[in-house]
Amino acid sequence: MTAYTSDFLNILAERGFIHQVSEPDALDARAKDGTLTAYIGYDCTAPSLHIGHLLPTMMLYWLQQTGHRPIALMGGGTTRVGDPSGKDETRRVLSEEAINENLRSIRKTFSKFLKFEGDGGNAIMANNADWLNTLNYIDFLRDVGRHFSVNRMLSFDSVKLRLERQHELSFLEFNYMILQAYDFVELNKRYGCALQMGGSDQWGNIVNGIDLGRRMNNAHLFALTAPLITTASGAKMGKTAAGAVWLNADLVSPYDYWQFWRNTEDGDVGRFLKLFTVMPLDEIARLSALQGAEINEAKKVLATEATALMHGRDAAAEAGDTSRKTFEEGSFAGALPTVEIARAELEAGIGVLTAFADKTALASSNGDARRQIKAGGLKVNDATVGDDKMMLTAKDLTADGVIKLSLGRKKHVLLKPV
RNA sequence: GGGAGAGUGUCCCGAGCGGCAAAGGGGGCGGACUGUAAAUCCGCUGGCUAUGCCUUCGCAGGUUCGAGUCCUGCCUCUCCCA
Repeated sequence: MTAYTSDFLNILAERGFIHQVSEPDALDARAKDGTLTAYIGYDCTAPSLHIGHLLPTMMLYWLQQTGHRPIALMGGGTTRVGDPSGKDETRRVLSEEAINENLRSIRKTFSKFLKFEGDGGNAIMANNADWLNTLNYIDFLRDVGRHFSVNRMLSFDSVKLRLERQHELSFLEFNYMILQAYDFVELNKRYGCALQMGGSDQWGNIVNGIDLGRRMNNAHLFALTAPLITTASGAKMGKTAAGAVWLNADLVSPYDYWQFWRNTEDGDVGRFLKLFTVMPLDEIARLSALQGAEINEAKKVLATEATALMHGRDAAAEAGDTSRKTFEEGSFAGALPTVEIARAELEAGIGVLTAFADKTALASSNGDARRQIKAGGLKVNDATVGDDKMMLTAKDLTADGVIKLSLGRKKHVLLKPV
C-alpha cells in the first residue's frame, strides 16, 4: 500500500476505499496543501438512495472530515439520459417532476453524512440539470464534442458490451459519457472541483472528464474509484428478497436496517466495519479478530454503528434492543414493525391467511401463506401455525396487547388492535 | 424497401411432436443443521370465495373437440442485402 501524506488519502486507503487513483502522488500533495474539492455523481431514478450508494457517500464523509469540500452532484439532467454502464437494457426515462421529487427526498439522506452550506458546513449539493438543460446543441458539439473520438468511445466497456451482445444502444445513451465528462469540467469551473470519485465501473467515465478538462481549460483533474463491494460469498451487496435496502427510514425501517447489517457474512465483518462505520481502526481490528460465534458481537457493533450513522444513535439502540429481545430472549419489543387493525374486526375473528397476506403482507398471497403453513414457516405468538383455517381473535392478544406474526425466524410483525 | 431469425411463467436464463398451469437452471422464500453467518441437504416458487373455477407463452384474429405449439395480420428486436 502506498504511504500517503494527506489525511484524506490515508484514511481512505486504510479503510479499503481505494481501488484506483490517477496520479496518486500529485493528488496526495494537493490534498495535503490545501482544501480539495471533490464530487461524486448520483442518479436520481429512485426516491431514496440505497445501500449501494453508501460506500461513495462515506468517501464524501471522510473528505469533509479531513478538512476538504464535498460536492454531491445530483444527476437531474443525466438521469434523463441514462448511463449504459453495466446494463443491457435501456433505462426508462423519468419525467422531470418525478426527478425533482426524488431529488428532494435524497437530499435528506445526504444531510446525515455531510454538513451543507448554511448548516455549518461547506458541502455543496449540485444538480447537473442546472447546466445541462440549457445547453445549446451546436455550441456543445463544437466546444465539447470535438474533443471526443468516436473510435475511442466505441472501445469503452459500457459501449462495447452492448454492441457485442447485440443490444440496442441509443444515441441518447451513447452521449452519457460525454455529459458526465462535461459535468466534471463544469464543476471544476464553478467550484474548483479537482477530483471525481465513484465506483470502479465509473473509471472510464471519470477519466474522460479528466481528458476533457485538460483539453478545454488546461485543468489538472484527478480520479479515484472505490472497489465494487460484493459479499464474501460473491453476491452483490444489498439485494434482499424485499428488494433494495433503502436508506430512507420510511422505506426500510431502522430495525430492518439494523437487521441487514446484523446478517452480514462472517468474512465481511471487518471490511464492512472499516467501510461503513467511523469507528477507530484499532477497535475494528480487535472486533475483526473474534472467531466463531463470538463474531456475532462484532456484527452487532457493525449493525449499531452503521444504523447510528444513518438513523441516529437512539434509533440504532432501539433497533439493537428490539433485536436482542426478539432473537435472544424470545420475547419482543415495540420497535418491531407494527400493523394496526380495527378492534371490532379482531373480535369478529380474522383468518390466519388474511392476517398474513392481506393485513401484514408477510406472505404475498393467500396461496403463499398456505404454502408457508405447509412448510411450517408461519408462527403466531411464536407457535407454529398448523391449520390454514385458524382464526385469530382477541384471545390471541398477548399481555402486551398485540399479536406477533412471524414468517420464518427473521421476519416479524406485530398486529395491534386500535 | 427485400430476405432470414427471435419474442415463453411480470425476477432472470431457458426447453417445449396440437391435450400444458407448461421441463430444467439461476435467484428468492420456507424447513433441517448452526451462531440471526457460510456451506450442505429437503420443500416451495400463477390467482381465487378451491376435490372446482379463473388468468398466463409479444398483440389481434382464425383453423380445431382442444393452440405456447398450425394459419393470417400487426408490433418489437437482431442479422444479411438495398
